[in-house]
Amino acid sequence: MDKADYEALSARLKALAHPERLRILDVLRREPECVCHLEALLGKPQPYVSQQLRLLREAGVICDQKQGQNVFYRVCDPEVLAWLDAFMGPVDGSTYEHHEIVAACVCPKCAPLVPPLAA
Amino acid sequence: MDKADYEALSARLKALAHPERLRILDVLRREPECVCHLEALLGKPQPYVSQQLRLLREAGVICDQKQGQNVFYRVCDPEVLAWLDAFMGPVDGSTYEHHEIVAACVCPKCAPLVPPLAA
DNA sequence: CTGATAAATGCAGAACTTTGCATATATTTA
DNA sequence: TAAATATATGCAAAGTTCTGCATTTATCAG
Repeated sequence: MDKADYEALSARLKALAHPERLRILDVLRREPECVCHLEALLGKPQPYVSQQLRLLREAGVICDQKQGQNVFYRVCDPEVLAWLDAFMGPVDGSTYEHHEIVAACVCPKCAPLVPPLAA
Repeated sequence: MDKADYEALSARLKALAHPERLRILDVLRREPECVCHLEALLGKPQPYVSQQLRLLREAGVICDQKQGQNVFYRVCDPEVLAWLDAFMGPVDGSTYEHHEIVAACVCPKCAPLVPPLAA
């Protein structure tokens, strides 16, 4: 490791070292989510959420993919995925708050979860 | 993980997310060192080094142990030790710069390395 | 084309970190 | 006790990050 390596590493760690960003990553490491879900999850205004996402995107930690009206984000750095497991434990396939969060959402991902209107 | 967990995690990551502190930890994860060695290693003034050490100490990442005139620091959080391996790879027992650094040092650790004066 | 919705961007003030420097403390040696 | 050495602390200026808010862009549905 030379000076540049320590700097690159510290830059990536700085991107992670923030409570709301860790919370975002804890969701994104399970499955991709659109901004509207993260907004609901954090209970913060949309520009705030987009800003944290931008920072993570510019640090190369997450990637975005547009899908219709929505933008889906995922953790795209496999090394960071491994770090997140080390920080927070491996993902448990069990009780995931996702379904609560998105009950009211109509983005392509949620639509199938919402029961048909008057069935 | 609740809000407080994300905050505690981010506080510890903030302590690590700094190039000189990572460099210090990369040395300390191998073996304990006194401040004078770290000063020689970084080539930074002593108060600067002590300040980074204080920050790491207050974050609970390293511990100090006084030994005569010197203070030896080591990584005392086993979880952080594992993180450091994940960030920088496991320690290789091979060429370690320790011996170069301390050639001119007379602290208890180094004294045995220095050849007797006019043998 | 218009209006609605999803997301991104820009900016400014507050808060926090970083770093350099002067000084303090504590231990040892003479 | 005095001088020397190792380390810690306090403080202030410069730099960076954080957050809230106003605005912009892009896409989709009518």
